[in-house]
Amino acid sequence: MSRVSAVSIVEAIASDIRARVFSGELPALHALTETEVASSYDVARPTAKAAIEKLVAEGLLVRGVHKTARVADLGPESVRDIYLARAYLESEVLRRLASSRTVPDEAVRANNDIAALKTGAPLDVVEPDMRFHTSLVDALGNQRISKMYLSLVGEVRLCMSRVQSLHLLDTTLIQAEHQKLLELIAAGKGDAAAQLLDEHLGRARERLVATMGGEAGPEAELPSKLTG
Amino acid sequence: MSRVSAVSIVEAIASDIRARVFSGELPALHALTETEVASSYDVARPTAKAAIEKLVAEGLLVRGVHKTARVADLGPESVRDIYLARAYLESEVLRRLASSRTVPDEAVRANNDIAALKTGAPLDVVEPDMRFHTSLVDALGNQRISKMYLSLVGEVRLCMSRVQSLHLLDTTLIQAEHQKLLELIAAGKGDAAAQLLDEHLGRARERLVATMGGEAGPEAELPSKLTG
DNA sequence: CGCCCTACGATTGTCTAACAAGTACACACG
DNA sequence: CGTGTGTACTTGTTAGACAATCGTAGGGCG
Repeated sequence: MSRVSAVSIVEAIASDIRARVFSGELPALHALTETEVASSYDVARPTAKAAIEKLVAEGLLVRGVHKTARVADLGPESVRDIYLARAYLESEVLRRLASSRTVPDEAVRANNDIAALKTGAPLDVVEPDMRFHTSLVDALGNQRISKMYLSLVGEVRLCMSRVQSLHLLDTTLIQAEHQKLLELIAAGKGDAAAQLLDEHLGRARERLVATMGGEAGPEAELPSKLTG
Repeated sequence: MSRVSAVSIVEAIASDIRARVFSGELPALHALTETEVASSYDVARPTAKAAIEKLVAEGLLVRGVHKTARVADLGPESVRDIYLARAYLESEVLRRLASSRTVPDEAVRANNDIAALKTGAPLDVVEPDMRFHTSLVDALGNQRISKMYLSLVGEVRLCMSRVQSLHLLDTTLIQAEHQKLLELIAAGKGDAAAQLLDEHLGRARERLVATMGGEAGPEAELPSKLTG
């Protein structure tokens, strides 16, 4: 029994479950019974039901009619869908930022944080990496686009929680490509930035797919040239 | 008392309310009390509550804690946010379609339906217009992008329900621009298509803003040249 | 011995009833 | 006239209950 209470009991429970899913405590396909959730948080069943339905709406949990809610199991095809959606959104974001030569401070800061990482823990790069990409999207100043991207980020984090030993890409490479992206934006080269982003996300996508048991596409390979 | 029952009572009620909002039967800021909804559909209050919360999650209704849910009131700034979001999404969609020279059949059909419209009712153009744009997005084959665009379409329809006498743009102009967009896609000219779309949506956006009492931006003006 | 059908347990969908808590508005008081 | 209080309305949450449905295990039949 965990006593939580912030603004709304439902919201608090949903938050807690969300955190437990992201941390990997609740693995994919783990069943979440309404009664079970209700008793573990010491609330009534309708309250637990509301929290579960909120998470289902977010896409973190899945459930059919009359069936127990389960932690979403994102297969390789979902990973591709998510990363392609990211690419679609961010490509256009980069073009717009480039046309106004807007380089968000927060993005620079996030990438510096990646550069400062010397720890071997590969999981530590996820947070500043997400912050880098999110800050670019947020720089557009469009509420709805930011919200959409946020939901994608949630699903990406869900994917990440599945692959524990992710040593997919070298931190140095990530940081270098981010840097290059910012330079292209500053130079007003939107097309080039969009293309580099496609490679950047495509590589991460196919490597992630490969570690999840899917078949990696050709984008998984490192680029032959990486002119900084 | 309206008896409805399809797959789920909650879903059925939510659908009905959604339709009533879109039709304009429920105007902006109209209050929807849980008890009121419950009695009018002859269901229990928790059921009505669930339906209302579903619509709140969709953005059709808004409500604060302990306050009655109301039909969302989209002001000029929201309209700009929505239409800019559309432009961000669709610009990139056009580029991708152009790079593979993919012209969706459904888009062609939808635009033909617009051309066939000779009725004076300006509201009839909304449905095929939405279908045109939606079919372009769906042609990408990305579940998440399609879902995001769907929620934007819902908000656009909500805006439309507010302006009854919308005679914002000439049907012929809309149809001609759509035609030009398809031609640019077929020619692989993604940049040009994206730019034309920006003008197309920008004009609709600022005219809509103007009719809602906001101050129209310069995009409201007709283009000086429209080479078909 | 294997397959299909049935029956049971578990779980969700929905309802009734009720109390607590918060908001908003009106009225009275200073 | 401004402020404070109180009351009515609404929402948040709980409890218990029943029907509908799904999954599974077991028994009957070929």
